[in-house]
Amino acid sequence: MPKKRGYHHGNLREALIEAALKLIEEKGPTGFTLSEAAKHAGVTPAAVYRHFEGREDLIAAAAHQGFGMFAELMEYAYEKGQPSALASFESAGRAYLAFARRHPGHYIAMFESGISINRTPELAAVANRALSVLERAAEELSQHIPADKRPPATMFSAHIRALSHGVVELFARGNSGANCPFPPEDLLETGIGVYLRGLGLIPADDDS
Amino acid sequence: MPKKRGYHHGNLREALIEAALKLIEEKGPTGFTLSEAAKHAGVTPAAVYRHFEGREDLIAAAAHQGFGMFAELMEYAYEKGQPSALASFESAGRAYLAFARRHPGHYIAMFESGISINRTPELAAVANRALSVLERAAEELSQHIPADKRPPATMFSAHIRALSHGVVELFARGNSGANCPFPPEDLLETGIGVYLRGLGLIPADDDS
DNA sequence: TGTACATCAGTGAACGCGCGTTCACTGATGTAC
DNA sequence: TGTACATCAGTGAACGCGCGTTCACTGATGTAC
Repeated sequence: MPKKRGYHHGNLREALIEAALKLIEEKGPTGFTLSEAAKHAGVTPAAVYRHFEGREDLIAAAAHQGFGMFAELMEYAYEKGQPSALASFESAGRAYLAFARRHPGHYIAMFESGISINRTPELAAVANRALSVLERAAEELSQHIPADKRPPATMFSAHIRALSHGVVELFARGNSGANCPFPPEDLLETGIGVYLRGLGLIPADDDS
Repeated sequence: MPKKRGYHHGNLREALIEAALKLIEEKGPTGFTLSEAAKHAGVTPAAVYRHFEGREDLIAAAAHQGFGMFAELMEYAYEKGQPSALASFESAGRAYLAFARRHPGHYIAMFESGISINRTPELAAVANRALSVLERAAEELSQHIPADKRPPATMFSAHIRALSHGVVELFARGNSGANCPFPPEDLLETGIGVYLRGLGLIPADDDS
């Protein structure tokens, strides 16, 4: 508790974001309502308007926070892999899924809530910061591919993003039923592995 | 017009599904309401209950129809590629994206509306029929991989599904902003290409 | 061909509900003297 | 240390709205004779 609580909540803004995340996580972006978030924070719906412009603004704030965390996680993962371009890239890919798994509410707010990434310049900036890590790693990695058969770095960063997102949506959520017998982490790991082998960045007989 | 229209609509069930699809396509699964769908079909909300149990049932019907079409498309694509396992597989992958692009309402109802694939046995059956095409193609294709380094067919069918779904969600929708400079078709095509190369199913210097 | 009747797809009024948002207000907090 | 006062985070009542769903009904359709 950073501040005391009483008639004045003390930390309502954070509490509301937390409540929103919990609701989103439990019931999907559809299940989230301003009123219910207020109730979870122990506060009248009207109080929300002291801190946010409205319902959408609250979701955007959650997404903003999520992108911030995401960016840091990605950057950390990238650094951890350095100076090896390959290790950085793989590490970033793994971090993507790890984030989605650890912070499903944030992930949904960021990518499935319907709010635009370009809603505000600040949101766009932090989102870009997060996604550009993967781009940078791809860029670096693509230096190791012979120039004549090298695909644009944006393209294969896009491939990895798509694969990661697809794994998250289809296999890392409970709703799908027992659709797939593999843990999503393995699925992504092997998928990226095959992909990098296809680019000639991993020797074909390397088993790791 | 298969039947006449008047006091009795004649084809309300279909009209409601169509209205639902249009609304879903335009405003996302959240934006869809039973009442609005009824209005689009030129009918009182109460009339919906002659044909569906309720809101969810209507969405499920749309998804059901979608899976039927999807299954046929996938099967057709598969056949078209035969007897080459590789051609069948690639064709099915392409069909996946083509379906999502051509029938966004159906796609959303099927994969993003929150209704469970196991809602009814019939829905599960048709969904399974659609998805098993890719599985079968993967199975067949995996015969061409040396047994000792062959990944389970379910796994690489899952990879392709994830990649396809990710491309659809991230890059084949308007909402993302100008996030990616490549047409989604190219993105998926090249992605699958690299992946298959990684499996050793396409020679490394094949440019196609 | 015409009449009587069963069927059933649609109406329209009504319901209770929770939503997002507004407003004048109140009472806790922090500061100046 | 104590009092007066400005600030402002929260209240709670109210609003209009569209929602999903129900119900008794009505009127078009198709069939039997």
